[in-house]
Amino acid sequence: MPELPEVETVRQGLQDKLTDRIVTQILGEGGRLVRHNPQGMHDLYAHVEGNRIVDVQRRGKSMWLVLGPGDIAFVIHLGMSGQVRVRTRTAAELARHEHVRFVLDNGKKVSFVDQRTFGHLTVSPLTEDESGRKVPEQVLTLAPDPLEELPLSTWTAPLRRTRRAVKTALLDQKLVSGIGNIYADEALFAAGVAGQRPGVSLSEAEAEAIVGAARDVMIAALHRRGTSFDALYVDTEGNPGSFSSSLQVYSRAGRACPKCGSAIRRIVLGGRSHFHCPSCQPWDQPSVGLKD
DNA sequence: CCCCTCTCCTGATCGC
DNA sequence: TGCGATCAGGAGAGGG
Repeated sequence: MPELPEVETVRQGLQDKLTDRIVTQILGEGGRLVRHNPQGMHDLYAHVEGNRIVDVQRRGKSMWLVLGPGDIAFVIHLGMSGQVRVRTRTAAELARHEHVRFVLDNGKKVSFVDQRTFGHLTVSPLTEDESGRKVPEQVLTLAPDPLEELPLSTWTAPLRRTRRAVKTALLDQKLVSGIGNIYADEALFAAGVAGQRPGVSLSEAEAEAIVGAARDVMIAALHRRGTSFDALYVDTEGNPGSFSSSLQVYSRAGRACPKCGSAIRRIVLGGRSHFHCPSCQPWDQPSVGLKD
């Protein structure tokens, strides 16, 4: 599933293949992928067609093409199953689940493919965030991601302020961006912290361990070009990532914990699967009736 | 403001 | 073999 390492893998492919190219033609109606544009596909045609791609940037799980002369961004969010494929040979007709295609001035085609259509494509003006970085307006709601070079307190402070389970808080893109269900569980396991712990119960050292572990595991996953469980996540050339074989707990219920050998357990937390080692990530469940 | 639940969508998988 | 039910999950909407 596309979380930060998978999105960054795609971003690097796009930066390599799209920078300095001009979008000469757009094919397709966009379907649900363009639902957030006030004027639907019209926005895309007006702002993208005929324009040069100056750069490709990312924050968290959102990435964007900076369009010349530099004040408009084409934002890409892959959702659950989005893919961006860059190819030379394509059929005239859009493939199944291919919703939009850009034709570039060098003849290459950029396909936006999304089976479940949880992703979206949006045109958004670039504006300055708190730190002075130019980001699309819609990205202003995202917290920085752990690969940005900022003080750890950028992420530990909000995590330690919420009463929600830290696992759930890690998935909140307004607190820390880029982390999804896989890397949240992997980071909590690496840090040895139970996901059920309320954010406010964490010490600064524990919160720093979690954020540091999230950064480490996402960098390791990036080196392996991401995690692919099925054909839903592939890079711009259609190749899967290989990090799934390095996962320690995610999707491994019943298997042995790599640290202690206990059986890994799956519970539901905040409506999502949470995989963890009950002995390496101990949690004293509060007695009923004693909260507050 | 905070936090929880529901919802969107498709395809894989499971039980009968 | 087939069919319906269930599950997966990013993120916004709506409600308490």
